Amino acid sequence: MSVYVYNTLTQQKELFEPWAPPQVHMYVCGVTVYDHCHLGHARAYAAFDLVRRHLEYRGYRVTHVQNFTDVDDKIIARAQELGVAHEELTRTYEDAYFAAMDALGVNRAQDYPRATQSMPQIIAMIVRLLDQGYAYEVNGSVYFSIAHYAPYGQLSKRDRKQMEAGARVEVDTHKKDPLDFVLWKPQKAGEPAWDSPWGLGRPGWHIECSAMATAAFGPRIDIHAGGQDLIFPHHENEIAQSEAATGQKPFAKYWLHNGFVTLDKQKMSKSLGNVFTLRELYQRYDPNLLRFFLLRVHYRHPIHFSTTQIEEDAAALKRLSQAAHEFTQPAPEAMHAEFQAQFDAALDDDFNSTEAMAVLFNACREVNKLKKGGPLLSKLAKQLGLDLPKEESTLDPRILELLKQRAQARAEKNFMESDRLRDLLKQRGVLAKDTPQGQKWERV
RNA sequence: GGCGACGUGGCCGAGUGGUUAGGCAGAGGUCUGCAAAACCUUGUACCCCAGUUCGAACCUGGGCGUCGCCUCCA
Repeated sequence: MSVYVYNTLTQQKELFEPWAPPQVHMYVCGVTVYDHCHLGHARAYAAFDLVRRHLEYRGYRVTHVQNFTDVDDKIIARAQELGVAHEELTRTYEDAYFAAMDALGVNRAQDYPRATQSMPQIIAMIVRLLDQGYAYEVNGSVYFSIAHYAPYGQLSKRDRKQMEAGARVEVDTHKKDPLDFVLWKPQKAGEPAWDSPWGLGRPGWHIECSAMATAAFGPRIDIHAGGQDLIFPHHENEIAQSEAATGQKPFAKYWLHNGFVTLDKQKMSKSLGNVFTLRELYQRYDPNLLRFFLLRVHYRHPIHFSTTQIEEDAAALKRLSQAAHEFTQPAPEAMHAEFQAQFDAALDDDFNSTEAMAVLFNACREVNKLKKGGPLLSKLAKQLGLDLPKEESTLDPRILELLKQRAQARAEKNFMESDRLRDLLKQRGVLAKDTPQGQKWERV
């Protein structure tokens, strides 16, 4: 009944105990809206969608807030390149984000704060950091001084000295320490800018999440989530800023990080150029199938993209769907309870969707044996946010006529004719199957 | 170099100190006019070397290999 979550901060699974149950405050780092989402984004948001679904299933009231980073170097560069206003560019990709994630079955967050709409909170936090001596200003830039924040490195388990030893040459000579990071950047010609006590400029990347998360939830949140690539420096910096500014810790009680999608063993990322956008993938694969593909692997482990794997998954998903719709009577109560309990236990254990799917397939075998229990399969799948789609009953009337003729031929034991019709149907994408319950069909 | 993750049967992929993961593919069988689907049976897996242990693929140490972060990145 208790949920255990792996916490990056402590590097172990912990009993999940939010600050004020049943309320759960969950902040998920969102996308920078300058391009279409790819499979890696889908992985992250499908994973944390499952986290949220399961916590809600367990009776928690989850408030999910997820930001859009809508001002940064890439956005500005892209907008200039395309000759459009940055607001127009970000709006386009926000819409694209929602379209892609809605299709994947990712539930929408309660709120999507944007950096450009959070300037007062961002500036207020920077002012606080300056007042308290955690930050310093140089020529319109404000930097966070990690020398003043002792626990720096707690999340990523980095030692400051080693980082400094390995640090690359810093071009920014205004910094007192190469590891200091920028809170506020002065405007360069042609860039969007906001007024601040340090002149026109815009916020650094890390500060926006700290400001928006604390604006939404106060100084201490329950869950903070994002990709493993955000552990350092982004989340490390968020912790430093937030705890320094609010004086309260921990900023987040549980830090959750998803693993990457890889392609040919390499991380799928824009900078490597080896990404598949969801837009492309949806033309070839049902988003529901892609969700299945993504949840097949535990969220913290890497998932290797391959089309052959997705096609194998399609076969597996079809098997579940067929059983779910073939045997519409409910499962015996004891069986239902048994599988449900195993399924829930799998998800309680750090959202182990892989294990949960194993339970689902075991249940499927039982359903096929007993010839009842289809609703159980649909119910468990739904808990993962998956549909077990039924073949559409809308068939071309001419195809229906052929099926009818074939059934007739079989009844008359005219097998030459029935086989001919089966071939004909196959050419038209319909597989005729003879079962003890009569002729059935499916699309191929 | 620092930190982190991983190395499981043909492929993918969970997990556990001694008992079946699961999926896909394969083989045999039941059913069927033949197929298909489904079901049953089947594979005796855990990178290498030491150590702890009555017992290790699972714990410890070492090695080899792969990947990620250390710069923007889900």
